[in-house]
Amino acid sequence: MTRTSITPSGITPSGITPSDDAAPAAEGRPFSQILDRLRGAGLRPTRQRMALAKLLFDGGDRHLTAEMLHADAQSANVRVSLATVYNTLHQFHRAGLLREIVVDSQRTYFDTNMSDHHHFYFDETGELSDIPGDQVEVAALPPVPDGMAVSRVDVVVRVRPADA
Amino acid sequence: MTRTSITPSGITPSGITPSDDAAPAAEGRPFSQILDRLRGAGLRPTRQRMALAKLLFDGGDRHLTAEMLHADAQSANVRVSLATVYNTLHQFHRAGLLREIVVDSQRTYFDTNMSDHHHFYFDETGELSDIPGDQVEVAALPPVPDGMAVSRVDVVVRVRPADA
DNA sequence: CATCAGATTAAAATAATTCTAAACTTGACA
DNA sequence: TGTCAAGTTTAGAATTATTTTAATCTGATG
Ligand SMILES: [Mn+2]
Ligand SMILES: [Mn+2]
Ligand SMILES: [Zn+2]
Ligand SMILES: [Zn+2]
Repeated sequence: MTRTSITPSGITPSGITPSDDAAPAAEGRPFSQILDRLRGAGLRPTRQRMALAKLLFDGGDRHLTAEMLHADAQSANVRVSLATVYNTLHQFHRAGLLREIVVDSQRTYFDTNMSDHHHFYFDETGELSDIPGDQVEVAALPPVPDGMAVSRVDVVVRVRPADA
Repeated sequence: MTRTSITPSGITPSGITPSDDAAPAAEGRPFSQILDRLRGAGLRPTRQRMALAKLLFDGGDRHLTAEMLHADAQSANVRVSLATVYNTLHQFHRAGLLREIVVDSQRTYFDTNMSDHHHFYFDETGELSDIPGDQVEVAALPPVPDGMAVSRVDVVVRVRPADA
């Protein structure tokens, strides 16, 4: 067994953080940031991508499914088809703006928090909460199979209501 | 942050191990073991449950989906409907004979290895391989949210073909 | 402004899984 | 050993999340 301490989540985004500037995330933010993010990712800033990016990145760290984001959009009077929401989430993911989290074999969650971190998963409610990367230590790992490279180490702490 | 070292996989089976006796797993095994396992789990030993249990537990540790087990059954000339395979897998799971692993949000894997352990996941092929529990150390964990109890800690090491 | 590659979308298709309801089995027990 | 209720199996329909299709738009560029 090798004592290599492997960092969770191999690929890190290009140093971009959701709200990188002074003021705390407010409502009517300038579009320029989001615009730059999309451009930086090589994605055309279309009406729906801009709106979805705003919903995704303007309000701190979020864990959500396509359906959730779609509902969010409707509430915000943003007209986007569910297909576009799926497309956009996958594009953002490929572009390194979102993480995909596997905790439930029935739905796919996306995470706007791109920093190294892990998760608590509340089985009952289907909610996720972050565990900062420095609060978990995957100390030892066996040698990775030959010819393979670790793309990521995911730690999921499944919790449920404590009972008697 | 609490320094509680939490053991992965909370609930452990009743000390039963797949091949608990001397001889290495062979083909034409006595049914008695399987029969006892089902009885012990409070499940009626029906023809299909016996056959599926044999396929599942007679050949060492396995990670499989319902479709895979169904295919296995067909190959072995065991006639079982896919619905029964699903039912059986869930029943075995509830009875503590199988583990459910979440690594792919599109299919559900079941694991015949009930010991404390973690997994390598080969994204390309969808294959899983075990990492013995004592070869991973989840050293530190933040305090579990109030009123919650850890039901399990899953570590998934995602690997892919090493490239240039 | 014309052009067109790329984007959006309604609707159909797919895939994994669950449900339904009818037709069997199993395990008592007389 | 025959009977029967409870538990099981199954074909097929239904459900759900997601992807695909193909037609229609729209953003960028000259
Ligand atoms: Mn995906
Ligand atoms: Mn299940
Ligand atoms: Zn997260
Ligand atoms: Zn395993």
